[in-house]
Amino acid sequence: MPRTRPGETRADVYRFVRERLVAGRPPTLREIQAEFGFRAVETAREHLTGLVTEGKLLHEPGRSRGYTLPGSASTQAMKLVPLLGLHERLVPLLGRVQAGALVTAVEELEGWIPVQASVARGNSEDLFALRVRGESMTGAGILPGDIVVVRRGAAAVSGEIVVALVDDEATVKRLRKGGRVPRGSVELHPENPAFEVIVRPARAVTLLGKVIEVRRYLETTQLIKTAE
Amino acid sequence: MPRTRPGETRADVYRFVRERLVAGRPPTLREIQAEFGFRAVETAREHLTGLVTEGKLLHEPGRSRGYTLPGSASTQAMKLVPLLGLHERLVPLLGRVQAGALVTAVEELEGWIPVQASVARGNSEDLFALRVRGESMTGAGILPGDIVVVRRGAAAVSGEIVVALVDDEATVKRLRKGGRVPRGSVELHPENPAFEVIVRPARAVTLLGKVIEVRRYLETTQLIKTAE
DNA sequence: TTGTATACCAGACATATGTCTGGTATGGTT
DNA sequence: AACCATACCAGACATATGTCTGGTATACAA
Repeated sequence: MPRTRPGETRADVYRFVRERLVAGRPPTLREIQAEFGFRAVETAREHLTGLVTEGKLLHEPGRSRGYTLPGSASTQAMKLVPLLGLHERLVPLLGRVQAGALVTAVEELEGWIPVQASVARGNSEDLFALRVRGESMTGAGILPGDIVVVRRGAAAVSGEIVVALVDDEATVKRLRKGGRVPRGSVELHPENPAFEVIVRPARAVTLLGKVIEVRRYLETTQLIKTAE
Repeated sequence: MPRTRPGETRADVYRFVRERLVAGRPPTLREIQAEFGFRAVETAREHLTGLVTEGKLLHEPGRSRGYTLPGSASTQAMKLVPLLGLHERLVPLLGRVQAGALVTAVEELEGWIPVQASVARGNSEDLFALRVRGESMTGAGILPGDIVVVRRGAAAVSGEIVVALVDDEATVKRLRKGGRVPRGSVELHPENPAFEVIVRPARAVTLLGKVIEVRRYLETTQLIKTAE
């Protein structure tokens, strides 16, 4: 009978396998065997099948390293939203936003910013980040160098802070429309008396999205470079 | 010669492999072959070896699914905190900071904030987050409701923004010491003309740490409750 | 005591998977 | 034209890896 108590080793095996899976390197049966000093591969396999019946793992028979975490991206061939943490999504930090072709501007990728998953709810492909230039929004606590996370194409309400494309240039401003603003035009208000309100016909302004998060790093940090 | 241009297919292969690796499910050569419709396994392998020589992938010869991303956790048997992503650490958001006993104040836990791992370099246990109250730092772009991430006990240099304990109350201010400031005392400067500079003997002020990140959520977000 | 489920062991086996040898076709360069 | 590097193809091969059969020992329950 068991040299160890029922379930004891199993829990350790589970921890080990999960750790490896999260780290992106699924273990083989023989790796598990070696890790725990089993003299037989079968022991490792029995633990895994046990974990499968407990619902803690999924199994794709016959495939190498075929045990995965249920519900994780590895289960399905989910193309998007690769398994990062449970709590994070990466959104691209775009260095420069060009006229119209925001999609193609991805080539100007500076890096990736981790955003809380609950913030990125829904389609995280609709998010991107921008580094703020200029001091036009200091009154709203948005300083040069800050990073704003933007939900693309979000229906912006008057009074919200948006990223807008005006004269082929992306700018962060507070949107005003409707109300006192003449029909058919929009106003983009800076939060700094040294700057002037931009008034344009609505169709001369492309709203790229609205700012949902502002972030500032006071120490130099390393950008995340890879992680499509 | 190539049916496609040099490097074209290769870039796609790289994207695919990286996607799979990040998703925690390393592909086999034959899976890559199938994905791209290669008639020969060798084609897939050549692309991968090419990517290895380009430094974009690492390879462990002989092992199944033995291609990994350089520098990622999967390379080493890094003991990552399970269920966290490669890029994030969770730091506690403390609701209230009490005199002296910051450690015990963890009971006042509001939730957890994901912080970029490179920011939390070193011991991430030295980090905590606070929600800012009051408008004393609006000039530095820190508004009420903002969340500041603090490195505890960090040696703060004059001019940096710190969290200090004064009269049993935690406050966020810009630190001034040395220079014109009399020896043995420190000044805590607000960044708002409506507030006054706090001047105290150095030993009446406990520096809890320095602010390394400022964050603001413009939409309501759900706090992370458990940090597993 | 008897039985049963669990943990472990030993070895064989089939298939999944990486690796090798050798060859063809085409864009670009000299 | 001759040459070269790249992309691709075909098939064989060796190893890595999951699976199966059969067996032993111990805790726990009936």
